[in-house]
Amino acid sequence: MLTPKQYKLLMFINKTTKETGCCPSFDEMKDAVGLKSKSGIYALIEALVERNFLRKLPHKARALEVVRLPKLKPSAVIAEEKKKEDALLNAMVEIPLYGYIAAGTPIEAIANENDKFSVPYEMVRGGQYYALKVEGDSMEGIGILNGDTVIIKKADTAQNGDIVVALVDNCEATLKQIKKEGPEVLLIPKNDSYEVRRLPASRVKVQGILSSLVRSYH
Amino acid sequence: MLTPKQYKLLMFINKTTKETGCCPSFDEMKDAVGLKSKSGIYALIEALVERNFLRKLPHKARALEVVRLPKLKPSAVIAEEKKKEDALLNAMVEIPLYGYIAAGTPIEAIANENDKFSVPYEMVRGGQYYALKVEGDSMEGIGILNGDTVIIKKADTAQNGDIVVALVDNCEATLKQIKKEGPEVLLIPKNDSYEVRRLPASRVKVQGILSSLVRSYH
DNA sequence: TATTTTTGTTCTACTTTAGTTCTTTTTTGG
DNA sequence: CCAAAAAAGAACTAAAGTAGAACAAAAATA
Repeated sequence: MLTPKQYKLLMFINKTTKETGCCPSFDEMKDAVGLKSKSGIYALIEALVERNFLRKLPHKARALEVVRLPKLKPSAVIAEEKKKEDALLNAMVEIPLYGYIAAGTPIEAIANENDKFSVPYEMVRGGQYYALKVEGDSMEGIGILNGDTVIIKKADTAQNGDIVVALVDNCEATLKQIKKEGPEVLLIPKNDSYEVRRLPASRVKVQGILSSLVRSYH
Repeated sequence: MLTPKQYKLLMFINKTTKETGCCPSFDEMKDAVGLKSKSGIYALIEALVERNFLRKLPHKARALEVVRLPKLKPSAVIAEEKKKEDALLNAMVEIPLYGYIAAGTPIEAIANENDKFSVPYEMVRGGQYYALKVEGDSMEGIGILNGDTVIIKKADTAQNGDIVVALVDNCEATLKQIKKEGPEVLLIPKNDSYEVRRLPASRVKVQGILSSLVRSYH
């Protein structure tokens, strides 16, 4: 029957003519099929014409017509589609993106947004996670920059030295390193321009522990 | 099938004959399609007749007949399919993880590994990408730490100020900010303990541009 | 019917887009 | 490792698109 490339091309031609009413050009086809040169498209089309899946007017632009479609998919195409589906089901996980973390609002107050952030499944295995955009430079010293997205594992306790989302007085959420000292808690920024805050433990609530970080350039 | 102009004209002819009961003149068509001369319309009509979408009585005014129209998918179906595609856009894709970038080996020498790294599709749309583990602290100043994974877009040229994977003398690959100064290239680390390297452009090959960064905190 | 107006046809010239052909390079499978 | 197939790339040729003008045939109308 057809080779995977032939199949892919035929389906593409069929799809675009049915959707737009006009036939794609060789250049458009080469992009769709993933080739870098039109000459490959030419060969594929010759093959499809020979096998009577296409009809063409030679030397005319965009003058192809689909005669028939194959009843069988090449197994390589089936495999590829299955792989994509698996990727869809397994690898992708969406976690809520709660907005910016800075001074001000506690996380849960803005938890009703439905922004989502997609992360690899491995990054959020075993636990509940959410994402936050970092605002400000108070953690610059350990490579957490303004605009980064941090992925936080929900937790209400943390170990000394963990980077946590800490809610102070039920109204202000920040990302800081935490350290317990007896009845008090230290919230330690990682930037010399900021002061360590020392608070009674009762005023600080841990809302999660930093699990990973994603940054986009440009 | 048809070229975009042919399609547009055919649809116009079909629409106006259905609405007004008579066929538009060449002048009306040229205005509708956006041409300044009737001769183009003539050519388009000849093509449509050849492809058996129109029938005409030669030398008669307004004597065209639409034989058939390209059969399109209902737009509802197209919308449905687009939705499915969007779902795939949210899927994860795997890109090759080429190992550590530091001093020593060029990237391509270790490209035969089959480690993979999963990232959201949005992060790697339009281009070829690969992932590298960062080794060393030479870029600490802009928040790129030892052990981070960087996602690199393949490219062989870069703009001043881009963070790039640079291959020096075909044997040593590093992640640095790049700056061109006439015949020379500066490779700028972001850590005061490291020196800027100034090299003739011929010794430096760009292998990719930093696109995003992922960090895991155990 | 004669005349005017509308409309279609033809031609030339030029630019852009698209298809074809061929050679070289890369990839693949035995 | 080699041969065959696939792909890339460049060069080339043809068609499509654009415009303008001139003209011929048909339609309108006086």
